[in-house]
Amino acid sequence: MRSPSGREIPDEIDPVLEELVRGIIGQVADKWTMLILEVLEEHGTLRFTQIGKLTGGISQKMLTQTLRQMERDGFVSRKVYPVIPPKVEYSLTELGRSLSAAFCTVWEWAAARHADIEAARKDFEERNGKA
Amino acid sequence: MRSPSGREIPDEIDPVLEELVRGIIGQVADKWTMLILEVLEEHGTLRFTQIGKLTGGISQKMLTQTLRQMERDGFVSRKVYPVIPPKVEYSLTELGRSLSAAFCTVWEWAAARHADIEAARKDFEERNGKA
DNA sequence: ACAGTCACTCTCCTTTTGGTGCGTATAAAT
DNA sequence: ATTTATACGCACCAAAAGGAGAGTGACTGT
Repeated sequence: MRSPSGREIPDEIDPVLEELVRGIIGQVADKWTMLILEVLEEHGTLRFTQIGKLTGGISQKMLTQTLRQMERDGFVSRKVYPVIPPKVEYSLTELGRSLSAAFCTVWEWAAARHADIEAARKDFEERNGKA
Repeated sequence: MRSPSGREIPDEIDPVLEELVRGIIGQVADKWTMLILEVLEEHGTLRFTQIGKLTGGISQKMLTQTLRQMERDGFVSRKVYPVIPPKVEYSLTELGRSLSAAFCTVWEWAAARHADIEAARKDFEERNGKA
């Protein structure tokens, strides 16, 4: 992922790592994962239904699924209180917070360049939508 | 996307931009988009079938679709030579290259932290796979 | 005359994704 | 006694994603 000449980088990028990275990026890019990451960053510790409300429009199924995945990868920690009715608290781990920070770059890039993208889209539409 | 207290950020993150960013991240995170981005970064200008070979395992349908999308957003430029058999060259635009650069942060993060993630997964498996 | 090349497009078909709604346990509140 | 609240799990179903493979158009080399 460097220059067009492709000489200075060994090019042997360990396929296992590559696979993992792709998986992680794909997962984070997921609509719900990213939203939950944001919500937890902003609010700190939250319970299941609170996250659901704050992300807005997520089904319980997806909420459970996404949180489980994030827990599995060590991005969130899950604390269960043995009370009734059940109480479960979720919060970001240090790893989760660092992940969120890493993606800030992308957000910044997008904020800086979104005008260019929109312009490109209009352009494309004009050249291909009508011709 | 900052601190848990959520006070220092206006929190009014323009939903339109948010939507766009999500779309872009989602798209880039896409398996094929990311691969093609890498391939074009490494090799510079390439033709359709060359990209197909270098990405490995992509169907023509997906290749066309992904390239079109990237062209639409202004990440790649498409140059058609009116010859027969057809010849089409693809290369990254400046916007495309900057996008790739923005994602480098994420790659670096993943490279630095993937051990933690794998450890977390093993942990999770042990605690939940058997219990 | 005929096969080969290239950059596609189009039509199926299978797999994956994700939403809806229902069920559950149990204590506290009415 | 019945309702309410919470954090799920499960089964079912519709929609979307994506792969396989055939078709196309026009020239070039044999």
